Amino acid sequence: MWWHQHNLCFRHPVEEDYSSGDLEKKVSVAGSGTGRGSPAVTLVQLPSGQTVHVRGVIQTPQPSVIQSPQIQTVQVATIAETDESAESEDVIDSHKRREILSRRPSYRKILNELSSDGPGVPKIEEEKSEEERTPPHIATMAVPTSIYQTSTGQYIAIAQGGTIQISNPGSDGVQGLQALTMTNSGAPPPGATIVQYAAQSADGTQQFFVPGSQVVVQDEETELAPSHMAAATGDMPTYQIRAPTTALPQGVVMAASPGSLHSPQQLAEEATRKRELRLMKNREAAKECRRRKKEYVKCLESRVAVLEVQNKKLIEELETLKDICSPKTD
DNA sequence: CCTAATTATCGTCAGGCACA
DNA sequence: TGTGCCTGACGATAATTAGG
Repeated sequence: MWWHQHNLCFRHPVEEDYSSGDLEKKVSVAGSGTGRGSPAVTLVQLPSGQTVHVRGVIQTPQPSVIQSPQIQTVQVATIAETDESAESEDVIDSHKRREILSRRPSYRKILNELSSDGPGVPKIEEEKSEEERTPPHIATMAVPTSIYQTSTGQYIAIAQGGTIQISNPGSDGVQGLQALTMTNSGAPPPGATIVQYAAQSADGTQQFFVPGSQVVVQDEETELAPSHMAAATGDMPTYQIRAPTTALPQGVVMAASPGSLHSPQQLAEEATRKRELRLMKNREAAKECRRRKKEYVKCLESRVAVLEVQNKKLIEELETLKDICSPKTD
């Protein structure tokens, strides 16, 4: 349940975590007991039977998810529009819309700004969440030193001794495990296990990098197998361990240096490689962006749910004050 | 059960923005 | 100014849902 992860997206009197979907429609205030003078803790009963502790009702203005005045107002309006005003989208010129939307700050920026308001607001980190990093079925593997996930969803575990295990997420547990041993890996220096992965490229190969600046290339077309190839054969995909001339940074493709390119064909190949690299990076960026957007929207939804609770309490308190200030006289 | 409609997900492109 | 990153938009495809 995402509530478990995102209930602290903003600073708010709600201090108990709750796990219920569609809260904005289901939250109700079942308890009362608003205290005057001291911030009393009020129990808010959720339809699921869970309770939420709301401390006080009248408080200092809450730091809103919508912070900087204009830009983010547009943002919420955009989100709210998506369901109900599809017609208006047809009316709006796409270029104008693009201009408006392009001025929106990034989700990470918005949430990180929020995080500066209080310690309860988590920042959106670059790294993946815990559950993404450690898939359940990997736990059955033989104590790997490092586990990585490729952009295609495969899990790669570098075990002690240089054994690389590859797990397909679609398969059950060890069934999807593929193991290969680096013949020339040697013992990596402690703490230096770095794997860089790459998406499947257009030529059907999948690459990732292992310690020692070596490159493991998955080849689905069973292309040439060098002498240092260390992969399995048969139905399983083959892997090659190649030694690039230089330690590549985040670059993925072992491209020849521009100076060594001569023929137009080589230039075209280089351009193709660059394009593939760019597409791969953008693919990953888009995934990450969508993940952040989901997180951001969930924070907004939880904000709505909490504000609804707060609004109900304020209405209740207003009614109470009305009764006190204007008692009925018979 | 089948089919159409709706929703979700993904890859790609384009444009803005920050930074060296 | 070039480069890389971020993100909205768009189209394609898969998955899910509703209706007959």
